[in-house]
Amino acid sequence: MDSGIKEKLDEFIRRKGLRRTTQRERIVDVVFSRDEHFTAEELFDRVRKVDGDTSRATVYRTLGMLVEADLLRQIDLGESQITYDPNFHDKPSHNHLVCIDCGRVVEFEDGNVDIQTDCVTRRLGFKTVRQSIKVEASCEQLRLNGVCPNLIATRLSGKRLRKKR
Amino acid sequence: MDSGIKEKLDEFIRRKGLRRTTQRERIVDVVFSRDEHFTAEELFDRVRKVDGDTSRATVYRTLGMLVEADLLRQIDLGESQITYDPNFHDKPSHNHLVCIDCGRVVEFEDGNVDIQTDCVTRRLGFKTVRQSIKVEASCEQLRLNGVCPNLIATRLSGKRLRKKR
DNA sequence: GTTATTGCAAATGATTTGCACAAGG
DNA sequence: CCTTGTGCAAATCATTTGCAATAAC
Repeated sequence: MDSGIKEKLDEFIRRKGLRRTTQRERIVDVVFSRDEHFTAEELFDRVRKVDGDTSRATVYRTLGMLVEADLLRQIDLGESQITYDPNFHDKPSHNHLVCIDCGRVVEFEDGNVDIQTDCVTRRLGFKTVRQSIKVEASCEQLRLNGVCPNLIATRLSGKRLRKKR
Repeated sequence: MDSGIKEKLDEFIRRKGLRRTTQRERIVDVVFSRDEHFTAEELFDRVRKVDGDTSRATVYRTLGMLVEADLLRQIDLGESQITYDPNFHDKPSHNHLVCIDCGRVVEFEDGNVDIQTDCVTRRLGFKTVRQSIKVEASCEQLRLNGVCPNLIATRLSGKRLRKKR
């Protein structure tokens, strides 16, 4: 885990007068032990493997805390459960491409997209605070060769797959 | 209501072997009588004003049908209820800006943004099927003059406001 | 010692579903 | 008629909450 995360969290906890508990430490460790997206229930399962006692409620509450601290972001993948993305601390302005063939989620960063949307925003009289782009796309290799290579995807960070809403 | 909508719906109903019912007609009329975003429950209320009998279940089921027919799109405004946008038939590739000061939703279309994200998508080996951009932004007029003018917003189409998730 | 935090179970709230009856084609 | 659609109420499912017990600081 990036040490900057622990620092940012400690500062948040101090500033808000919160407490460092073993449950929170454990949940935070699990959350940032991988760069994959996850749902609350998936996280609960992972946490339970480390420690059989932590409750579902505490997992949900800790997720809320991490979102408030801006260490975790909720993203919309069109599913009924909320998806959490732990990679915004490392890549503060990345976006998501969802492959409609295999469901894979690819993260991408692009300064030009950022600039272009910011221009539109300014023209409308606003100041960008945050943006999220979801691109739903089909795999060209699959269409041409009948095989979904996942070549690019494995080189990049996002790699989730789940049922649609 | 744009007559193209009725046509597209009729063709969908024919193709799928569905039936034209009075409830569906009524719901569709209400859905496309305005260009505002809405939730299932809001639609249910509006439909009930026209006709006291139509059930909540039928409203939900008809919404599903309209989404499948691509006459209506679900959009993510970060709320617990699904928001529906009836304007994609007229503006097939528009996006949304949410004012964090007043919650107003402004729709915008921008060819350059579309081109730029499509470039990124191609570079990753995919073919864009659909994209959705949500820009959360603050009102500059409010910051500078202490007044949120809503000047631009009223000239444009999106105009919703609701509690956050 | 205070006050925040936890676990449990119950509550919530949006959406979906099973089923018997109604109504399109 | 035959099958799809409807209304109702119950079911589902993710998430939130009240509360008594527990643990930080």
